[in-house]
Amino acid sequence: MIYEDLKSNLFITNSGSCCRKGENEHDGHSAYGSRTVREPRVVVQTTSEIDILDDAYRWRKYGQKVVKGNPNARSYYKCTAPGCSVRKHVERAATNIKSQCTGAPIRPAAVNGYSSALNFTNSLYNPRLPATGTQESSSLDMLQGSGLFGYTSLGRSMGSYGNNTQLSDGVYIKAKDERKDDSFLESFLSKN
DNA sequence: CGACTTTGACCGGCGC
DNA sequence: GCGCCGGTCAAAGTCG
Repeated sequence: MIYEDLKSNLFITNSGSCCRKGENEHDGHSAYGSRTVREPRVVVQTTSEIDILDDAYRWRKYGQKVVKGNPNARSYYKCTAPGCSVRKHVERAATNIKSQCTGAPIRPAAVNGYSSALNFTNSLYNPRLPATGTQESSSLDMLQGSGLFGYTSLGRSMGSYGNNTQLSDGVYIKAKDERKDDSFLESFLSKN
């Protein structure tokens, strides 16, 4: 059961990762020399077997990298939905080498910019956007029904952001300790 | 043929 | 200044 796997093995990190300071690189598209982007983005760490679950968005893989501390490659995805510039990183938890793929349903609308991030708890699994075709949107219902992430408490959990705040059933919200994320998280907290 | 994945190269940031 | 590292680009390949 995929959903059981998710329930027990899924990690989500909300991270504005790396680099770019100041300039607003909307859509992250840029010429050489300014590739790194600092935007709120989703980082998913999981041990489950499916890399991209149905989240009603289409994700295009634009890179893969082996990072230190994790023998498993991290994959980089962009949302390909119209007007959606969200990116997410998906990595297998280092503790589960056997899984070839990882997965987590992330809703770009929920993280598409800081202001939108404030809606994180509300929109993360709510909207039924046009399905991505072959994938089964029913998974969303199941995830919602299972209360997988305990969204009502997500804001608080992120606000408290001890790294690896455990919500329930092995679900973690990790905040990468990056200085500028603090403001993000704090603003997140203050509005929740 | 369009959308997607793979993969090597490139870049900026950071620590030493 | 240099090297390492993470993140991204883009060409080539794959698939439906």
